[in-house]
Amino acid sequence: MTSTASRAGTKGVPRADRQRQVLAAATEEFGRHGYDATTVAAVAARVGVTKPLVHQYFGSKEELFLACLEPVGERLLAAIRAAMAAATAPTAKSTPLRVLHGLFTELEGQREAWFVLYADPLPPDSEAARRAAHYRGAIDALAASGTADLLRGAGLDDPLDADALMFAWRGLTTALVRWWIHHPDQSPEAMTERCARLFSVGGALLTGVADS
Amino acid sequence: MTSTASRAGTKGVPRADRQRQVLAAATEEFGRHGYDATTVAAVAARVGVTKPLVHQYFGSKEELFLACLEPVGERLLAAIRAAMAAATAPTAKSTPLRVLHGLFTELEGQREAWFVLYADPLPPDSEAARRAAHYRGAIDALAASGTADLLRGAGLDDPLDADALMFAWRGLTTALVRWWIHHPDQSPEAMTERCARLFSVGGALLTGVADS
DNA sequence: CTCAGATCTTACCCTAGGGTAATTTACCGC
DNA sequence: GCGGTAAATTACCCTAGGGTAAGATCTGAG
Repeated sequence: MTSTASRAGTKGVPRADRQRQVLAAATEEFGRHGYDATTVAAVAARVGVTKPLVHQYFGSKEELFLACLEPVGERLLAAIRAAMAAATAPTAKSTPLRVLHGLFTELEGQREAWFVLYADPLPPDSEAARRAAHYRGAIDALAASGTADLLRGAGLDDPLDADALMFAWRGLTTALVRWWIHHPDQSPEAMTERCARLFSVGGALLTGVADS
Repeated sequence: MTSTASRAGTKGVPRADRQRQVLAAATEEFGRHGYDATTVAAVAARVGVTKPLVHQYFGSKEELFLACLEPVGERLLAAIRAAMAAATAPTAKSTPLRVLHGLFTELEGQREAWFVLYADPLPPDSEAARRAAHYRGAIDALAASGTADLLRGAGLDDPLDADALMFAWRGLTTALVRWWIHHPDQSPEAMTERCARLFSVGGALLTGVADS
């Protein structure tokens, strides 16, 4: 920005700091554009640095992606677990809303991070693909436990129904996060409230007229 | 397949036929892997042909994509319009379910086509990006008219709510199509019935416990 | 002041993939 | 049989982008 093309040599930024900067930039780029469309040079440019430095600090593009994925996966997984574990607590909110609130809170400051988990297509048979599948699977498993309970309670026991409902829930969540990214001014709390409003209306829509 | 590497020269397949084959293959590839990750050579190989032929018949990769996008966009748009126009008819199904049924029916035989519309990221400032945005916008407008009505009926008039609900509906639809692709044996009718089941359960979930 | 080590860049290599030119083969009407 | 045309291929060019090697600049300790 300030200097168009700085000469070689150190800029006084310690390695750990630079790594944090690069990681943040890469997470945003991967989340926004996906794996393929993200270039290492673009990530580097974002923090005012050039490509080789990124490689020196993180290795290959895939390793850089993994370095982004790992913390994001852990944090989101933990947030969802916490929200679901609080099920019996004397909370006013339903489990789905608690989960969403947990996600919004955890994602605030780096909303694109959600899409790092779903940054398709990843190089096939790669460690990146395996780790991403791992985190997606773990999150899906949590969601599936919720949907399965729900369906059983309603007298449905088709496992395909449970699986489809899980897909639907994930799609809904993803869509809400995407909308949120388009509206940066919205706080996590405002989002949660909006979701509560929409749920009650949308639920009525779906329930009311679904029969036969 | 039969001949590992056929010599040059015609194979007796007329241009129009080959074009249909290539178009079908390309639609599937673009839908499955997205624009970037789809290679012209892979599309060509799928119909037992080589890259230059595809370029001769369709021009650039972007033009090939457009040739896929255009009919898909028109067909899906028409299907949704038809489903929404039938609103006042003496049908048992609700509008959302009718729309889904229309989509499933239209997509049967080429389910990945839905994702051609959302094959991000497209080359920026390209005709492809403009046309895709056009169809997405048209579909969103239809959805938005539905959600806006719905919210007004419920006493909510925040335009942001309507927009978010539209996002949610699109995400839901996309997720259901994705699940369907994972389960090729499911007929469009079976899908519609499944959605009806899930809607009544899911709706109850969302409505019941959303308050404050 | 000088040397050592950390930071950062320039210059380069290599492959994948979009795109084109020229050529080869098959078919069809005469 | 014999052009002429349509259908395909082989062989090539070119760029974008991942990745590396080597050198340049700064900073801090002694």
